[in-house]
Amino acid sequence: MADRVAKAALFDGLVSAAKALASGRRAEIVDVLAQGERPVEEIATEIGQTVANTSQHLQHLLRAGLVRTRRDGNRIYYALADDRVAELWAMLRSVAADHVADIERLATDYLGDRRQLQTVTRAELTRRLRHRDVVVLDVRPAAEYRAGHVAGALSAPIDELTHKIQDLPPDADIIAYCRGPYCVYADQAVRTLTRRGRRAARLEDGYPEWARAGLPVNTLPN
Amino acid sequence: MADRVAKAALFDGLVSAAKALASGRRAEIVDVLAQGERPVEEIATEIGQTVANTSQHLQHLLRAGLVRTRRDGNRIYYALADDRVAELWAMLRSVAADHVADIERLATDYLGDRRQLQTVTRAELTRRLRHRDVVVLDVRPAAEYRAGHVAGALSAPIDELTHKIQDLPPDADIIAYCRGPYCVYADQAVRTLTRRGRRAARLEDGYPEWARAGLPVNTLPN
DNA sequence: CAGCTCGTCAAGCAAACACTTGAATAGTGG
DNA sequence: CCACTATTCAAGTGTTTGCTTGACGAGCTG
Repeated sequence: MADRVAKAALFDGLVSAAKALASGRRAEIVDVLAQGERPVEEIATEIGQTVANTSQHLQHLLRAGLVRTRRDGNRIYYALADDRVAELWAMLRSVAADHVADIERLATDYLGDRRQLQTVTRAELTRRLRHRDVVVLDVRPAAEYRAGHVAGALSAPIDELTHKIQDLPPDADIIAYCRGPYCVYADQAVRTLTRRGRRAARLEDGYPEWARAGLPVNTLPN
Repeated sequence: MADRVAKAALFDGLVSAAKALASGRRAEIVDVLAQGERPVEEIATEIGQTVANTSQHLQHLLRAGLVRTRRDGNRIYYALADDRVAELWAMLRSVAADHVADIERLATDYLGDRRQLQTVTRAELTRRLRHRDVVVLDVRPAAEYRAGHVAGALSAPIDELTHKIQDLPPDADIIAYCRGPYCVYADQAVRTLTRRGRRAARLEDGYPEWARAGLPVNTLPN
């Protein structure tokens, strides 16, 4: 049983990714970084924490190898170490959705009642993009759109959405998407659009899933 | 920013599977349960903890929905809730192997130097089973063999292995497997067998991965 | 039903964790 | 080189976690 110690150490090591993701705040960070790299301060405001605290969470993710850093001037950009981290996060979410009874309640508390909102799968969106009979809106912040978006989507950050509505062809079907299945922006966009008499639906997951599925994407410089 | 609270709660919920797996001990439990259901006391001895402590870990996994229970007489059998839990555990391991620098060292500390040991992939083993030019040994405890094993494998629990060696055709290639990529038994078996002049290799992962890949398996009653 | 086995529960303790605050450091720009 | 910005570090605090011990409860067996 001298092995016990070594076995325990090995298994403690094998779960270090789980330890790193075993905090809602760090999961929020991963969810944001799945959209593209970000400097610390922006991540901090995104997750509603102090910069110092966010920095510590980032260090934790870094030690677990889930993120990497790049320095530019005096800001430090954090990014996911690779796609498998985003995949792990997606898997975690879906296991929780299947097995944890009150995820649904928590989701409704945060997102509101989603049952009225039309959703569209990736396959469906692909098909409709091919037929060009749909307008796709990326309602994430502009920086995330620039870092990568569904090929053919227009940028309409959620807080500029109302100004952009009039530019859209009045009879078009609109599909909005954002960061992932639990991101509020697309829900808000669909509600706003339907309130204004548009036909709108949301993509059932977000940009990272689209990109990871190998579907067509575009990026812009800067 | 009233949303902050609801968002935090949602994300805390979404990571509950990660929280449940964020303990080496609970990961050991999941690794054992991936072989089939087990009563509490056996799990406790398997992971080298007291029954009370093990019971608490199991409750934790239960609350996260990762395991389910079944009562038989006065023992309670725990099992993984479904295959996706085993998949999540496999993904966690492989992310750690990729990103955590000292997994390799920890593995060597526990398993010894593996570099001498021949390994075989699932595809390779499938091929060789088809050609019937190989003997496959399941070196896990007999109960796990009964709960499910690679079709065509013989049961040779590691501590009975030495007695069983003589029954094996002297010139056969032998392939041993056990619980997964970080399980000691197959390594030990290969070392023992080669020390006795047999040609032996280990399957690079274990039974659960074989079964999840949809490859042929057998079970025995009891 | 007495005594046994198996599992859970409750209380207690030390270690780890999440967050705060305030100070330190690296790099930029006048 | 001084002031400024972005990030990290260090110390402090309250909370959570992992483990232990001992008591309790459920269900079998004689």
